[in-house]
Amino acid sequence: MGRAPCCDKIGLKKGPWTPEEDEILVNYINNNSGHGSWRSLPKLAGLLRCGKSCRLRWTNYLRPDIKRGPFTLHEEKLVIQLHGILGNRWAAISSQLSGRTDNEIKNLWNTHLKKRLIRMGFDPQTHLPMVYSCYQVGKSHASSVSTHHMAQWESARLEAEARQSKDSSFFNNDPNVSDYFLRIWNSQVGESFRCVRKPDDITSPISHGSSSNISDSMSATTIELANNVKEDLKWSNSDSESANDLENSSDTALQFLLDFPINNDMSFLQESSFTCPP
DNA sequence: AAGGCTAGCAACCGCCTCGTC
DNA sequence: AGACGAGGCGGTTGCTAGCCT
Repeated sequence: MGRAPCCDKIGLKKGPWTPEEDEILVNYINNNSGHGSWRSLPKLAGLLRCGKSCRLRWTNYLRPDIKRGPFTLHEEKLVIQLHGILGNRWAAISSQLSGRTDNEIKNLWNTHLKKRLIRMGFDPQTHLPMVYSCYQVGKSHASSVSTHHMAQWESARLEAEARQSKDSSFFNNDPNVSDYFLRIWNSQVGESFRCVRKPDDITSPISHGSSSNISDSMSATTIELANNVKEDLKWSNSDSESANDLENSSDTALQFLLDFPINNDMSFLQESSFTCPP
């Protein structure tokens, strides 16, 4: 038994939207102070489209607050940094780039940024040098990609907390807070991670048992993993014949992931300056 | 000029989560 | 508690424009 279709597809139009269809959709939403139920919208608006298609067209193209045009260097940098923390969670990433849709960012990543990282010798999933990334697969306690991102996220948070504690401004919501990471942590992106922790127990290990994919991917050792990412790297590098080189490149990757507010130099991502590691 | 190839992007598909009953 | 529907999300597909031979 197959899954029931989201809508009756008989007689519905597919493919690119025409300007007339766009106009009908925009007018309907404007005249009704919102889209209401997406499922019933096509019939009410007089469109031969399914509700999903209407929603997608609106959110990805017709919404008035959408920013068109090429991505700026700053936006590309932000996408890479956030991807390093969040992985392929495009919606969460797009929430940090005003006017950019998840679809747009996903396309940017798949067509540009992923290839650049690969050419630079970085694994686009883990953001670590390819050599280290391959090594991780073979390790007995190798974590899943999502767990790895969680570990990086947690590690970055802990480091940010440490930085903030020096200024005695722990976890404040001041928009002028100096630490860039904590601003993200206090934003919608951080919210998706905080939700898997007990809200009244900031310092406790990450809670278990939630039904979400995120929490499913988090083993009991996740927090330890997060606290020991650097030590883990050094441990793995100690087995390598080119330990020094590997350690340096791994530290560079970590620096890129964890200290991105400090190092604003994106020149290494420019097409002309690629140098693949041997 | 024409055909093939590739990159970029819009749109679709199916799964997942959440809210409601 | 579980079934169901709606919306959201990420992966994938397919069309098109531009480039190359």
